[in-house]
Amino acid sequence: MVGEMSDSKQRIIAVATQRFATHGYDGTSLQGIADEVGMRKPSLLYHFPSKEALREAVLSDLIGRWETTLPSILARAQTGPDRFAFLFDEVAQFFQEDPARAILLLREVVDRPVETRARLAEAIGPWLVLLKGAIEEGQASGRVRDAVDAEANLIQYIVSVVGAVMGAHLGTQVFGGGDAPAWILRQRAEARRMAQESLFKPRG
Amino acid sequence: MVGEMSDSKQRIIAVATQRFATHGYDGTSLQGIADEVGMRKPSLLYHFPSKEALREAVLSDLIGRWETTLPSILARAQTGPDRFAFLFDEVAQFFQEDPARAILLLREVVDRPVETRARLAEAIGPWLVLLKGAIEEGQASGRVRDAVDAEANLIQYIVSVVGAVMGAHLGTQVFGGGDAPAWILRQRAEARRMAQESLFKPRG
DNA sequence: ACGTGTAACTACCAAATGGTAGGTGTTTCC
DNA sequence: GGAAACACCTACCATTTGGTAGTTACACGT
Repeated sequence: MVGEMSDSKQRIIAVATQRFATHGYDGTSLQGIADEVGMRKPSLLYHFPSKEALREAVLSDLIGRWETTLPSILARAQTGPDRFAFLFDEVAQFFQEDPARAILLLREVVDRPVETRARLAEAIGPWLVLLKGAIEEGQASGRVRDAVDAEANLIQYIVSVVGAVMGAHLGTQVFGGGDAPAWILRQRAEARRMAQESLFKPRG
Repeated sequence: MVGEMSDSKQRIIAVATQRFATHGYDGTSLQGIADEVGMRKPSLLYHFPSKEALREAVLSDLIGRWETTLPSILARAQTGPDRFAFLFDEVAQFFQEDPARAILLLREVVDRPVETRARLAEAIGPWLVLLKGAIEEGQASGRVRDAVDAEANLIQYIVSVVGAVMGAHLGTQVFGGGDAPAWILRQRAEARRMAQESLFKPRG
C-alpha cells in the first residue's frame, strides 16, 4: 500500500485524498485533480484506469497508513503508566496530523456504508476485539465500571476521535475563543477525560 | 419553514432530504428527485429556481423542525428528576426518528463548513450558551466536576448524538449481534452513560 | 365569457464529466 | 541499434447535468 509506487501515482493519491476529503467523491472531477497534479486527464487515467479505481487506491492508502501506524502504537502502549491516555492520544494524533483522514473516512462511511464498513471492520476489527478483551478483563478485576457496554463504548471512542475534528470547527463558530487547531486540542482533551472518567471506577 | 407550503413543494423537499442524505448534494440529480416525486425536471425547477435553492430549502426545513422541537424539549426539561438524561434522550430522539437528519447535517458541515457553521451557530448557539450556564452553575454548586470543560463538553455531546447513527452501522459490522436500529439504542445508552458519569461528581 | 395565475408539460441547450483511441518522446534492456 | 515498456500527450466521444423557452390545462374571480 505505502510501498513501491511511482512518484506520479503517489502525487495523484495525495491530491485526490485532499480533494475527496474537502469536496467529496462526486464533487471532485478528474480534471481538477489532473490540473493540480500538473498533467492531463488521460495521463491520470493511465495510472488509474477509472475514477472508481482511484477512490479504491486512496482508501487503500489511508487504511495502509493506519495499519502500519497501529502496531507501533499498540506496542508502545503495552507498558508504562497511563496506558489508556496514551492509546487515546496516539490514535487521535493519527487523525489530527492530517484532518483529511478523518473527513475522508467519515465520507466513505456515509457515501458507501455497506462496502466501507466491511473494509473498516477488517482494518480495525481485530484491534477492537483486543480492546474489548482488555475492558472485560478490567471489569473482572474491578478497575472498570460494570455498567460499561464494552462494544458500544469502543465505537463511541472512534466517533469521538473522528468527530473531534468536526466538533472543533463547530466550537470556533459557536463559542469563539481560539482557532480550529486549538479547539481540536480542547475537544480531544475533553473527549479523553470523558472516556477515562466514564470507564474506570473512582479510585477509593 | 414548516408553515404554508404547497403539497408538491413539501414532497419535493421530503424526497430531496432523503436523497441528499444518502447520496450527497453532488451525488443527487434533479432528474432523480423529479422521477421519484413523479414529475418532470422543469416542473421541479418551477418550484425551486435552482438546485442550490432546493438545498437551501431542505436545510431550512431541517433547521425549522429543530427550532420547533427544541423549545418543547427545553420546557419539559425544566422540571422533574433526571433532567440530564431526559434532555439527552430527547435530542437523540430527534435524530433517531429520522436518521437522514443526522447524516444530512453531517454532510452539510463537511461539504460547506463555513456557511453551514454560521447557520448552525445561529440555530443551536443560544441553546448551547444556556446549557453552558447550567454546567457552570453545577460546578459552582459542587454537583459537577471541576475538570469539565463546559464548552468542549457540549460540543462533544452533539458529536456523540449525531455520530451514534454512524457508529451503530459500524457496530453491526465489527461485532455483529443485532441490527442497526438496535445498535443505535445501545450507542445512545452508552453515550448517555459516558456523558453522565463524566459530568457529575460521584454521589457520596 | 374572459383574462389571470398556477402548475404542469415538451423540446432544447451549453457545459462538464468519465472515458477511449491513438500518437509521441524517452528510457531501458538485449 | 532496435524494440519494448513507460509516461505522457492531443483529439474526440457519449452521456448526464443544471437550466431555459415556450406551450398547454385548469381553476377562479370579475
